[in-house]
Amino acid sequence: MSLYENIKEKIMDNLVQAANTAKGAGEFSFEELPAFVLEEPRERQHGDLATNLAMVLAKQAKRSPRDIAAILIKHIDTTGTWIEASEIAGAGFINFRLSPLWLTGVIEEVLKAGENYGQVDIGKGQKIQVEFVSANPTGLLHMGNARGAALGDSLASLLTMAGYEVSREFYINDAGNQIHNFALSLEARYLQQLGQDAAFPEGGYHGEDLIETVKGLITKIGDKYVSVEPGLRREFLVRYALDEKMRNIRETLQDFGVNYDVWFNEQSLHDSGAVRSTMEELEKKGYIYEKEGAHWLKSTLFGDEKDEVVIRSNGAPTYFAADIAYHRNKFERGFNRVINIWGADHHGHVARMKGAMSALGYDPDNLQVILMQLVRLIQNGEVVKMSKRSGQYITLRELMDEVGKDAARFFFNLRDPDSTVDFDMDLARAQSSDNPVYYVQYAHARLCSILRQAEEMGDTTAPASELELQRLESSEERDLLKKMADLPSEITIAARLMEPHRLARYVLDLAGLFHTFYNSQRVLVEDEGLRRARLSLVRAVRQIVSNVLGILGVSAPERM
RNA sequence: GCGUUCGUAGUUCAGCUGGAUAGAGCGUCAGACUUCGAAUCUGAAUGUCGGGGGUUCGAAUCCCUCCGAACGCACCA
Repeated sequence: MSLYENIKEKIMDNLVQAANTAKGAGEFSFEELPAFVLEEPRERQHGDLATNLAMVLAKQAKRSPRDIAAILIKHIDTTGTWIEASEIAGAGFINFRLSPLWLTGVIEEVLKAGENYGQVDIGKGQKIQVEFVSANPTGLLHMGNARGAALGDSLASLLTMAGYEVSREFYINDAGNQIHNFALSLEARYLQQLGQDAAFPEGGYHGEDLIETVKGLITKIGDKYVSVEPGLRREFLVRYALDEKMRNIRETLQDFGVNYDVWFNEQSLHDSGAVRSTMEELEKKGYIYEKEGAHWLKSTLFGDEKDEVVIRSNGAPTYFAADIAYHRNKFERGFNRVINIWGADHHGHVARMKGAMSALGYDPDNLQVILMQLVRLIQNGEVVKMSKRSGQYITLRELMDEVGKDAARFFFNLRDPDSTVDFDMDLARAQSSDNPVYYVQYAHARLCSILRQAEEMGDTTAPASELELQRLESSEERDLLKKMADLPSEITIAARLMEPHRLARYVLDLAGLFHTFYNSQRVLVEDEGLRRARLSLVRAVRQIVSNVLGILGVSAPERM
């Protein structure tokens, strides 16, 4: 537990103690201590920490919050808490002012922990899987996938920082109807490129990339497959194209800073019989019935709006059936929690997937789905409908080429997944130098620059002493130190809420506080002790900026 | 029609389990480089938190209702 978290916990404990003491002394009574908070007030004048304990006790104690506050203050043991002053304010808040001396400990804490600063252990080594992107291998990655990739990867890093054992996974939909469609589209393109008369299938994939794939293939094998039996021809084309598409997807994601632990094939679930055995399991439990020749899952028993088909009347399993088998497989692999990142257009799928897990005897709460609102593409001030089938979309590759990996990842992680993002490529291109990511990266480069110059001046890297660190007493320095002390709590909250965007906000704030400090105080001053103290501060800030950018998958440049 | 998510400054967006006077970036206006990086900083202006009702000592946050938007409601995935 971090220094700051320790202090807060100690004060919380002492507050509980104080309430119990008062109760014992008969000064007021309560059955059970209600939940209360100890937090940093927004207004600086309200001190460093404030609690609402007196207010939440008021009802049970049948006394006014301010009276209760006065009694509590009387009983609070402040030893070891750094509390310097306590006062009653407003409706009955108790505000604490801490001695600023505790802050200097933060620097030592950061420098000691290094790249591990910010690590907390709410995960306690639990195994979590984060499945994200899982784009259909029938085309290139687009903006929506980019958002999913930025969110999923950063969430995985965040959870790792919070003490979970995390596995990143990509589910490859390489089976089913869409693959059949894909095959027909490829076949048509192949024949067309060779001058044959071939009709493009209804609902086929119109993307230009498909034509490129076929052209590439033709330079290798020519018209060899024109005269081959269609079934074999399609199988060959699909295998070739899927292989190429998946290689492209892997490389693109890797360039976007995303590295998966597992690439999972849907086809393997069919091959291994997992889909069939899962359906049999559900049938044995009585959750499957037949109607109009198809097999249905009674998902309404688990809160779904309607029952769902799992086996079509033609005997083929639906995508849903395979997905149930897939999620069962995840739990069988021993994950305590499984997180999926889905586009908001899949929200109808959530209830039935959780329902299916309940039916199989798993706790549906261990399957958590983060729904990400869609990314809308704006062109010439109008919304452009993106779709793989229409072939009209901006690819992740184009996005990286135009605005860069760092700007793109920061852009997406600055937003709550629940908010719809309008993305205007022209605007993004024009404003890319205004992207907030550069504000943070600039802070990092500036921090590095100071350290470089200190080194050139022959400044030793000797750490500042406790006494020297206590000379960091300007309000700019203290604000900065407090923010630095806050990182472990931020990680805890962000991990609990599964919201990496909180860290993007955090590091923006931190960078801002640093820039303010930089403009008001000089680091490389004559006074050796003070210089050592400020250099230690600079080193610590640099470490934190680097750590947080790391979680967000954004690089921390030493110069720019 | 039913369901999910959303509606906060001119604009793009933050705002954990309800807390005190709702915050940033961009834009606008006024300032700061012979000194560690001006991709920076300082200051100013800007709001019926979509409307209405309710719960509460206290609501942008929870509940109801209305309005508006996006997305779902296939033997597609």
